Amino acid sequence: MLNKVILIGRLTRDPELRYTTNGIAVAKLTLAVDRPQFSKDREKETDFIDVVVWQKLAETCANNLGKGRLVAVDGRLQIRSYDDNQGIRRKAAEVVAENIRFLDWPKDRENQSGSSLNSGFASEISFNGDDIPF
Amino acid sequence: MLNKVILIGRLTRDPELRYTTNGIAVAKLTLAVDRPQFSKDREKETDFIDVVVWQKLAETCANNLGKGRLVAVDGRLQIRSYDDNQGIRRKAAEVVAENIRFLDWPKDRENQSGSSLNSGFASEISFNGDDIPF
Amino acid sequence: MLNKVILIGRLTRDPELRYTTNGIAVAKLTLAVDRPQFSKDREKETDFIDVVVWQKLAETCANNLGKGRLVAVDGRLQIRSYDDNQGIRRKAAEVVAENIRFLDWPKDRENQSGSSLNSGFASEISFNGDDIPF
Amino acid sequence: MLNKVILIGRLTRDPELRYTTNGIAVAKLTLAVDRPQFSKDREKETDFIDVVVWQKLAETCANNLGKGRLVAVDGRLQIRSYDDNQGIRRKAAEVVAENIRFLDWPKDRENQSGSSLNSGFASEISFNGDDIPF
DNA sequence: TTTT
DNA sequence: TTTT
Repeated sequence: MLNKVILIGRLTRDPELRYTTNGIAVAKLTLAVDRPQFSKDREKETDFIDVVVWQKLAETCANNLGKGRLVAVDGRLQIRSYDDNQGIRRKAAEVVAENIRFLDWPKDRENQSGSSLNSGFASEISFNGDDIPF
Repeated sequence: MLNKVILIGRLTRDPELRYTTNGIAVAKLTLAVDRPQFSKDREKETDFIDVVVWQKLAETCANNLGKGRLVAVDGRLQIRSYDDNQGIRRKAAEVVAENIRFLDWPKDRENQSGSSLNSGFASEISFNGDDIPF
Repeated sequence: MLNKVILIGRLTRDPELRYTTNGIAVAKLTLAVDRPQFSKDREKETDFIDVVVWQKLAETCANNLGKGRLVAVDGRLQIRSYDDNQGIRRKAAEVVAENIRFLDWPKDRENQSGSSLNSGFASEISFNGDDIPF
Repeated sequence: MLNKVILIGRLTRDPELRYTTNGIAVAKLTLAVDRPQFSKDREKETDFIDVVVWQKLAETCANNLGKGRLVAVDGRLQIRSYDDNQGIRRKAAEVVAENIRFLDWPKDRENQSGSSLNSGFASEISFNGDDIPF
């Protein structure tokens, strides 16, 4: 009825882009999201969260993101059941992204100039091609 | 770094309450969360999402919730890896609840009186025993 | 860059439906959202939050919601500056709704039958007329 | 009953730190949050959102944040009514922060070394001093 | 100005 | 399997 997920984390690897048989782009990301650390002597814990991105946003991610990049994802949590290649029933949890924001900038670009960093920082990408006047 | 989940759905079964060896209460719920249905002829799809609740909130859920009840959960998405009893490596996804709100009221109570329904509706339960003045 | 608001509360009055000069429907709601009460002897505090709804969702709200109804709103926080009719500069904060879910059912319908309550409860309304296959 | 706000934006000025008569620290920030831009020829729109931070988190913000810094805020939307110094009744909307995450790092530190940037990036600050084992 |  |  309501299912909202908002994450900030870093990609553990480059996005993996594929196309469905209908030609729809779909990308898979994995985000490393550190848990809040309540005491410094406890070891750091991290959730590795799979994210699925569709259509134009998938291609934008594949073209612009890479391992280590910091992003904000907003989407919904989806639970799928499937049989793996050994016939074992498994459940997969993934966040279906509606929007992704880029929160840092790749290292080599950063070195080019200060101003490009500012202009591109935290750029906005919308999943819906809405054209709504507000 | 940021990990927020907000769900509204119905319990698929009564909460399951246990205690850790340290005596900490922990309850497990499963929520049925219907996906938005974009066309009426497509069949309804539902995500069944595991929710973990700790401490006093776990006991309040066990004492007050049952199968079919509508709740709002806010928490964070946690991914655990473990080996099942056949030694197969599995990943479990669960939402660790920080707050749970009760959005309806059990059937038998509903029949008792209108006022009891009103007073209990959408009651608020806080995980943190904060005492902060704002 | 990211601006998400999720509210559950009750309408303080019937929705107010208007149309822009371009014929676009826009409805205004006010939600009473009780703050968590950390001690019972402190008096209850409530935020009265203005919500703006556009297009088809506006009309659905106007046709189906009324004073006292419990809803979940997800949207974004918008701050507008304007001069009131005495020329005093004011700031208005309102949540622009992207989705609204109905969490209870009007009193008179509730009395009609138990099953209609169940089928209609927590119904889903989507702002975007997306037709996306996942 | 539920009131969640999540924002990513930049400080429009340095945090303003004060203390209540009881000695409780409170900081005020204003965040510039750009709205999604659906077409490039439409001019950029920005919401300027007031954020209130309490206690230890207020002091950490005052000590570590400044104008232009990028942060993620999670909290709740609070509406206050008050009379201004000319006796005009006004409403103030502000987000009461529960957590703030720093998503970039001040310019001068950035120039010092690459590693200091990495270690401090997207650091985590928790409002609640919880010590909960999960 | 306010809901339950 | 993992990011900084």
